[in-house]
Amino acid sequence: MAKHTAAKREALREKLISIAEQQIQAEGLVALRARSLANEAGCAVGAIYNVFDDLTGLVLAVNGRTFKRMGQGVAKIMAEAEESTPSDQLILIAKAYLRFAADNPNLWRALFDVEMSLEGGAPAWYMDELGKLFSIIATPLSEIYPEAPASEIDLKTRALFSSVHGMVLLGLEKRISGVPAHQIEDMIEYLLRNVTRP
Amino acid sequence: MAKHTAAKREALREKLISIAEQQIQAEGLVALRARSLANEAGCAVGAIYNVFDDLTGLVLAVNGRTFKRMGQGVAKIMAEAEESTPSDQLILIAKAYLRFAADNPNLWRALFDVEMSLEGGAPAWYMDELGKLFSIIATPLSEIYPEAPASEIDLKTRALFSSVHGMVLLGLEKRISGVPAHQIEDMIEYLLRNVTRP
DNA sequence: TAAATAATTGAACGATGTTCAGAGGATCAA
DNA sequence: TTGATCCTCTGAACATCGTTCAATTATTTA
Repeated sequence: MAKHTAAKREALREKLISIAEQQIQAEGLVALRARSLANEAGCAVGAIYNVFDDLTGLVLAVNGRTFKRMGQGVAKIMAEAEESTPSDQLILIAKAYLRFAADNPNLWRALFDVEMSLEGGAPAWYMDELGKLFSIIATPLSEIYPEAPASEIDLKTRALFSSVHGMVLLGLEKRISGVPAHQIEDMIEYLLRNVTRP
Repeated sequence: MAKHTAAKREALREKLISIAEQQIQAEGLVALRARSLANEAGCAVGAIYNVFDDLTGLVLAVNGRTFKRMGQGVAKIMAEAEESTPSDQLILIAKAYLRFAADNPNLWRALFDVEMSLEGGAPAWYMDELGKLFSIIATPLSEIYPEAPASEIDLKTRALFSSVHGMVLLGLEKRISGVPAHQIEDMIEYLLRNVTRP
């Protein structure tokens, strides 16, 4: 059994990710504490740093799971909406994004709130996941603008994603301009319906 | 001179706000430190808490200045654009918002990043300033939709503001999907031109 | 089994925001 | 002016934070 340590290492890693995930979901990213993590995981604080570079690394691992779940949710919606018009598809994607954010507010916020101050910027798989999301949006957009070059589709994709993100972000933000979820849906519907209108 | 202490108090208050403003502008909200603040202001750390409840209170004061400057910038643009079409007005407002955010990235981010965890939510003047911004947007929107009830104008206003905010936010975010400023302008133009098209 | 390698521990370190008893200055009635 | 009263200022102290690291314990390898 030459892999005992590696297996234990992986087990601790997964355990820490799950605990951190629960904690972020329940109390938000700012409530994540190294000591309470170690406590719940049944290890010493130092053990965390044998598995992750720092707490940011742990949060990034949690975000990886979150991204995956979100991608699945959006992809599922798209699979069900193959027959819809491109415009309706865009609206369904956006509403799926809203639903995920509304159902997992703290985990969703952690996707964007994590400190990635290191010179490298976001890790590669971060950009990959974002790229997947973008390409899901780009597909119906290409149908709406069949003659547009790729660069233009890319610009419109970014515009629409960022817009929906903004509506979800501020719409869910209770302290600033929070509104009921159905109103956010109406806002999404209004915006996308009119932008993509022929 | 019965007002000596009150004047000194006010002077320290303004001094701290200015230093904090510089610090946030230069290094970002996260770089704000009580001890370095006291050092630069020539007072003890404790003196800060005689003038502000906590550092969040100080940041809110800085944000007050930022909000005012931003409002002036947007209002000025609107004054120059009285003859433009409502659609052009909306685009000009959005571009003014983008310009301010691009010129003052750290101060602009502080408007939204400040922790307002207290039960009360955002202070009243916060909502007031946001309301002013909203009403500037609502004016051309009411021209575009002359028959729409106020509630619908309000919803569209929120939708457009949030959308532009999202494009500016993610567009300026170097680490995630940062793009050149002129591309953000193109995104704004695309979105608003098409949404408001008759 | 012995040596080498790796993981685990938890006290210690250097920051952080915030507090508070004591010191000092301002204010005002007498 | 003087004394009493208030308020402010000071900076060491406190609680907490993420992170480190020498020492200990466990595992792997020869």
